[in-house]
Amino acid sequence: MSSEPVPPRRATHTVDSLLDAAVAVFNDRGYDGTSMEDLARAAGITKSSIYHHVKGKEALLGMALDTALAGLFAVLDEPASNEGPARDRLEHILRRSVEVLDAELPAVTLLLRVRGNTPTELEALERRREFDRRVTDVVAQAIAEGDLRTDLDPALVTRLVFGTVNSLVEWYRPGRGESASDVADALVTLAFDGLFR
Amino acid sequence: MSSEPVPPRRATHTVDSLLDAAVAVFNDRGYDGTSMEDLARAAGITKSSIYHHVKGKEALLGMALDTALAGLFAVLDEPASNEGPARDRLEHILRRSVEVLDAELPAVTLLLRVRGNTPTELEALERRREFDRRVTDVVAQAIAEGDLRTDLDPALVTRLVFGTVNSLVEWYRPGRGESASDVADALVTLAFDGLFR
DNA sequence: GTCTATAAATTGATAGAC
DNA sequence: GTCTATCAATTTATAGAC
Repeated sequence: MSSEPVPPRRATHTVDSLLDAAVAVFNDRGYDGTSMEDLARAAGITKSSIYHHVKGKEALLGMALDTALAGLFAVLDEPASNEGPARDRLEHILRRSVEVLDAELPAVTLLLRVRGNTPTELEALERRREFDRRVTDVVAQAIAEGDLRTDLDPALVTRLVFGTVNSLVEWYRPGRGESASDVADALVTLAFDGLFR
Repeated sequence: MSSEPVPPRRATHTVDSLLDAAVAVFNDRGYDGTSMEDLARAAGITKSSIYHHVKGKEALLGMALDTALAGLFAVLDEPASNEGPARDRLEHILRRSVEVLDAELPAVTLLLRVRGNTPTELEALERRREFDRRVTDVVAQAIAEGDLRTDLDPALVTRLVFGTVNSLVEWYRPGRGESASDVADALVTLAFDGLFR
């Protein structure tokens, strides 16, 4: 048997496990409201240990934003986002966006709260705008194909509908209350059919 | 004629004018991302001059959050929010909420981004929840009165619809693009009738 | 009502031992 | 991979002159 006493265990981390811990704190306190000391405490290690894994706080933010953006852009590259009636493509993009939000909630939440104070944030904001443009194109096509009401502006519709999707991060929690597909159903029903019965 | 040379003008402030400048910076850089030095620069005075007007940064935040919350709760106290069919009351609350958002955009934006790091923020979050509860009651009544589809949960509907309203702060700018009433029309149409024609 | 000067605490980051 | 020790810069806040 081992005669060594168990050393006073400190947490040990990989870049990924550290990132998970960091993103959770970022979302709890806000990115700017989080100090390296906050991150160290949450990770169970010291500040200097964090620098062994990453360059600094902004690098952690950048990795999380990349995860979120990659998930969202992957949706736009799926066949169902590019084939068939634009109305169906829009519904697909909506449902899959909710799924990405569900699967990558911490990263997506962070993405949606970015203010643009640093180069990392500015780049993320630009990629978000690109996502919006591509969705707006689909909405415009759906209107052109005669499947959506014509009295609404495509850009405005996109902003309102994705405003609804994005607002999910304020209250939706995986495994608590409604499932992601319940939420997606309600959202799609509301968007296409409205509240009237 | 005056023989006095024009003195090197520093900006002079009242609490209100300082608050306006501060809220603008808070929204640009985020509350936590804003230092007293940032506020001083934006106001055209020094840090220490700010302390002549207010206790500190958090006091400025508190005043702005009060403005936003007062505007929203005032809507709930209006006669049209309390008389007639719940469906009409809901539409009134929706339209007036957009108007409050338009009239007090900087303060409302700040309110919607609060994270809960300080007592001031926690109190604001609690008052927001109270607002949500009161709106949810109206939605539930509208469903009970048979004016809205019954296959959606009132709390979920409230979250989705007010998620849409709240998302306006991310892009709506008074005097640029659509007017507030254009936006309110589109939002109400979308919420009640959906995208289908 | 604003300023300069300064204090006290916090923050992001690095060096180097184990 | 984590630690202690340390630093330079920033940040909130106060004292007191004009």
